[in-house]
Amino acid sequence: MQKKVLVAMSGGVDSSVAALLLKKQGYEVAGATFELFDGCPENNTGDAKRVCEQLGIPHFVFDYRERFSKSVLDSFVRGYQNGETPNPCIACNRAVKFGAFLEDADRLGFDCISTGHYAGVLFDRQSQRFQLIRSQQERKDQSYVLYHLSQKQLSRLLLPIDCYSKAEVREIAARAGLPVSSKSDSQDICFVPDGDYAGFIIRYTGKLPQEGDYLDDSGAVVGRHKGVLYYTIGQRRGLGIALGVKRTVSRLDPVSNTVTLSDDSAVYADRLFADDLQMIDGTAPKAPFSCAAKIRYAHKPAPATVNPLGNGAVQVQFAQPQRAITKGQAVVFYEGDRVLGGATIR
RNA sequence: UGGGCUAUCGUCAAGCGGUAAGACACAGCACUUUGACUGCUGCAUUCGCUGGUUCGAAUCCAGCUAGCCCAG
Repeated sequence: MQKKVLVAMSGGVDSSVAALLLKKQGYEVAGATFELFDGCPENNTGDAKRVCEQLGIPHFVFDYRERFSKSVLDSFVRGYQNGETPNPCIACNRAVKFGAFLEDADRLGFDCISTGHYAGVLFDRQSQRFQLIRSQQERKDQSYVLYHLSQKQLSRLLLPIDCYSKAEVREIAARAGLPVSSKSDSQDICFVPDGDYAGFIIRYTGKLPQEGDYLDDSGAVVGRHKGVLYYTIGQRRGLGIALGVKRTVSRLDPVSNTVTLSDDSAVYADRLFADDLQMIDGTAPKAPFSCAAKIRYAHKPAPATVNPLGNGAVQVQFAQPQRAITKGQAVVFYEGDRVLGGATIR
């Protein structure tokens, strides 16, 4: 009997090709597109629908607005207001793609789900565990945003595009005549298509940001900032202040409503604390372990030791100082090409 | 009100008679399934104003205007 797969289709090239490949591989495939927020770009749903028509597979639209709002938008906004820099894509993956969507796929009788992520899933016979593997396409690797996947989720997940490069994926789409083959793959936060996330937060909360003081290392006031939510640790551009030398945001304090500007060297640290630890193999580590840790999406994993502190908290000690460790971002642990797990930086 | 000093891009700032450095800020693009980082490009036909000297002035001279300092 054919396995039934429901593909999360954003209307982009990657997920479209995922559906195409699975169909070629003999699965019984259907596509699903999510409605995540009001004013969702209609053309994405339309594109996904057209691709499904062309592939001759059913297409569903799921309304996840409430879930998205509660689990992604709220925490995104709250994070920024607290001087943190959340990663909404990870929150969305956890709550929507591998949460609500997987449940709905279950309910509809699908055996598996699939997405257009560049990463790999393997089953290791020896440990009887599923493994999450870094993409073979190093430049496109998205395993970072999947570190939270559980054994159960991995057991149901198919990631068919990982053996192809982006160029090959586009070529496959073009050869199949998919209408999305040349769609741009650069995206900002999906719910902030113009990139103005601060403007989004203002609209969402209905509150204007509070201007405040820029401080130097000694705590002296050197200027005015537009509001803490406009800044993130390590930021150098867009500060709107001319001090004669380039300055870097080194501290955000939402309580005193101050932003501290320092020399770039001040923003390097060799240690971080994180919580909400998620391990791919599903077991909580009891002893410290070595790994390569990645502190943001585009960070090169750096050698580190992870010390479990209990209750899902960890301390990560790097061999070398890392630039701009930022609260709200995820730290993800790798051993070679394998993702061990990750946590949220505090 | 006398005396002195200073006026060059949004900010700081080179320039000292030969046809406007640089830094910071800013903008655009690239990169990117988060924010950042990073890279590239752009950014004073004009030097407070008005005249004068000169082949030629931001650079010299005069007047005016503004700011600062000292004296009162």
